[in-house]
Amino acid sequence: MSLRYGLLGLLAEGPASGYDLTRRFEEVLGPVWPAQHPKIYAELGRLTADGLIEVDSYGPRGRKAYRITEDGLAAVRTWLAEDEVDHTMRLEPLLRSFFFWLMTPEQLSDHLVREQEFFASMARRYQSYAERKDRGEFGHSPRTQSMRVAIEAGVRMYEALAGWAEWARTVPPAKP
Amino acid sequence: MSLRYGLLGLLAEGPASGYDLTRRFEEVLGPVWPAQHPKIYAELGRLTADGLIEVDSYGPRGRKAYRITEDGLAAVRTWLAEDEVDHTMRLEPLLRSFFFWLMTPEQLSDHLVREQEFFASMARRYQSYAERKDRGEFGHSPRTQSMRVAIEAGVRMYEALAGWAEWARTVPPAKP
DNA sequence: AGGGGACATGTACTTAGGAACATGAGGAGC
DNA sequence: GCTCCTCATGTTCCTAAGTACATGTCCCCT
Repeated sequence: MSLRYGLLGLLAEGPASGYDLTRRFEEVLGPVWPAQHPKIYAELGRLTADGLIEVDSYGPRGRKAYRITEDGLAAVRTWLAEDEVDHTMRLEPLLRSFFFWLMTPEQLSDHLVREQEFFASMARRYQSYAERKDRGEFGHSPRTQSMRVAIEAGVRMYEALAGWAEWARTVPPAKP
Repeated sequence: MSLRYGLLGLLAEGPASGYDLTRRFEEVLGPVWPAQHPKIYAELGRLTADGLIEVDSYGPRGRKAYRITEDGLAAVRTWLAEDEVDHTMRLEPLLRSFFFWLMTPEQLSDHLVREQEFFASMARRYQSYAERKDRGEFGHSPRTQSMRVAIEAGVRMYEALAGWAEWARTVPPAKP
């Protein structure tokens, strides 16, 4: 259901094609909600059938841009304001951490170094996005303001994970 | 695939039934990897067919406890050491944050207060687990040592999210 | 003795997600 | 004129996840 509202939310910014939405999903929403083009095209079909979006224009190469309808806008707003938030976070790195005791100290150490580097680099990436926004590169619309809030979450989450990986390296392996 | 290794990892601690594993998944691994009993029983069947686990004992009420085999143990270890980590985090609260600009200031404020409370309460829950572990309540086996590391991740993640929600409340709504 | 709750396993069905396959138009550079 | 890349949409198929249905046992409390 989240994909549906993700698409509606993006279309609330303005008309876009399935191709545009696919790219926006992989660039922007990818880390928190991956979606491949087959799912997106299928969902666009269902959204059209439900009257939440409609075709806005046809372009070259069979391009079809969609526009959100009044009903569609109302649907996202209801979702945001009334639907219960699903708080489950599906995070493989944390699932793995429950089983660290099955790794040799060397394997674990290597793993944690790599993880720390990955999380730190992600944190830096989001940090630089945040700085560009704060310098005004993306303008000051409400939409980009929300993007700034989302980016801040990315910075904080990845910094927390990087810090965790670093801390985990200092935990001595237990001797049973 | 993660469910498979999650089950193997839990069975590496000792024999357990499908029912035991279902409860452990919802109590311990639930927040990072939800799994319902139908998936678990089905996967246990597949793991048995693949020779990675075997029936350890039969108990009352049709209870069947499984034991991990040498092959199974080798399979988890290979996964941990060699399989690439999937870093995608599917997190609805962050997906929603991209669309905060579609909410009224009142709705957003309410939402962020509730989210902050939720994340803070989760952080406290994991914090108290951590303290119990540090007091020695769960012993000092390598297994519980890993649990301690996983719990620390929970504390840090939820604290980061609570801090984020609090910070987000201070971001003034943009006037376009 | 009876009832309720936790224990225990499974099937059936639906939806979500992801990989592979299939096709073709338009534009830039050689 | 040809080639290659990006744009662009879609189908097919398989696996993962989740909901609902179905069934029965053991134990504790009243």
